[in-house]
Amino acid sequence: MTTATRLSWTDVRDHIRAQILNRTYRPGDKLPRDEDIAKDLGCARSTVQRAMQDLSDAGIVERKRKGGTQVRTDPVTRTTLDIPITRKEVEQRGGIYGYQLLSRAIEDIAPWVSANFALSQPTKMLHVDALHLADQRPYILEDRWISTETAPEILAVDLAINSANEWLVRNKPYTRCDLRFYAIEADRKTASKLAAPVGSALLVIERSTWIDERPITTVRAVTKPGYQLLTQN
Amino acid sequence: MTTATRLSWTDVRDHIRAQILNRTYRPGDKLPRDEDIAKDLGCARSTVQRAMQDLSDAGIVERKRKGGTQVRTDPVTRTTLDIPITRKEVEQRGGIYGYQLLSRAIEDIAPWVSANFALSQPTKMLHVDALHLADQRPYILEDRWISTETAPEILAVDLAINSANEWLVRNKPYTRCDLRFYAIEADRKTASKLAAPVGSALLVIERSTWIDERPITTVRAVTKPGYQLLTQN
DNA sequence: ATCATTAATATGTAGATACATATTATTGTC
DNA sequence: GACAATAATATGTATCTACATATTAATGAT
Repeated sequence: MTTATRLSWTDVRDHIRAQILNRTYRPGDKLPRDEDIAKDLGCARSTVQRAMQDLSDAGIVERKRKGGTQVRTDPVTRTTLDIPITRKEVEQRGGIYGYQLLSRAIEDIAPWVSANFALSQPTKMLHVDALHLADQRPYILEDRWISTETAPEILAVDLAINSANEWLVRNKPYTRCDLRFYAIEADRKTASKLAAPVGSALLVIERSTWIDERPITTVRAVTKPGYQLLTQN
Repeated sequence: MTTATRLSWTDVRDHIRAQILNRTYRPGDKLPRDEDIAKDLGCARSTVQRAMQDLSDAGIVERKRKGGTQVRTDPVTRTTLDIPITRKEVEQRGGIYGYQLLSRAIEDIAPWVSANFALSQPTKMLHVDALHLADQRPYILEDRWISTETAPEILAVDLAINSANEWLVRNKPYTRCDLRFYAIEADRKTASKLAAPVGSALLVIERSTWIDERPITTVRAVTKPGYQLLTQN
């Protein structure tokens, strides 16, 4: 009657999750201590700990020292989102990637940039406007600002050939990244750059990165009409 | 000269990440084996393993048995997204939450529903149209379909009082969740329900959940104009 | 009763050891 | 040389032990 192999932490996790699914434990309920669960299932406490850690990361349970483990009362939908380099994204969909530099200048930062970086002082940054193409057609329009203080090397890069997107992601790993999604109506300028009708609804992905509290770059990526962002799973 | 406390796995992770940041190890480079790193830093292999696991989860390195650990050549922007219950979201912003059931009927599923669930057969599901309000004003319009096979209990719930959103999240934990984000132009019907101008750009959050390959619900949440979705961090 | 101090307790973390597993490298056979 | 069998190896997992840490509960002084 004993199981052939011993329990893995994923088995334990699935077992506990199943108990939550089948309402043995309901939102708000307190789970037994790790040690008791371990004894029940016949495994080590560290195995239960590993399982619980995963459930906690997934937002299914909440753990507190001394307080024990509790099924979350207000479960959230928690997912992982991967945003690849645009070139990779296009290629993965079987398209031919293209890139076009539209403008490049050192300018006083726009209000949305200082808002994203929480900067109070007016500052100059490298402002890059570029277009990513899929199969010769506009795919993503990026309005990017790069801190020349944090990433001075970018000034030596020929952005007509290498996209800032790619260079930064390869050469400037970040320690913090904020994302923001929303929809805009294409104004005349944006519409013409993206070859989209004026007024069409466009998904915007705004991303800001820091390295230890020092801003690296912030980008407003305006996607072509019909663009969808998916989680994988 | 020795450190007062011993190294924690987060220290190890930060140390290795710092080496990647300062280009000691570049994208594509192979890192030493866990054991050597452990010896170097003066900690146990399990500590290095824990750190590496985290870096691997974060998409910074790639690990392969026998193959060793490698800095990812094509780093992705990977973040965690939390989507709370709408009521919680409104309340957290200091607003007063309201809810309105617009319609409720058992109907043949719409094409986008069968697409989301990858169903080939025409099926009937519970179709619920509802409006979430913040401070008396339209906030999110949800067009939801619920499988009465997987969640028959929903038929007994008075959806005029309790939102399906809330009931499901509390009573039907899922094992799989797919998300999809895109922008739409408000058509006349949508615009009037959301009290938004016709043609305004709206962010749509589409979410489908399963319990072990059996569809639970899919929802098209159309947000009010100006809505933004953020990652926390 | 109030508040600070102390003890108890459940989770968190580190270390050591042993074995599992996947993948690469090597060896051997034809 | 081609291909299968085998060995070597780096990560993955499980267990036990010991101690750290945060938080609650109990205790004691005022």
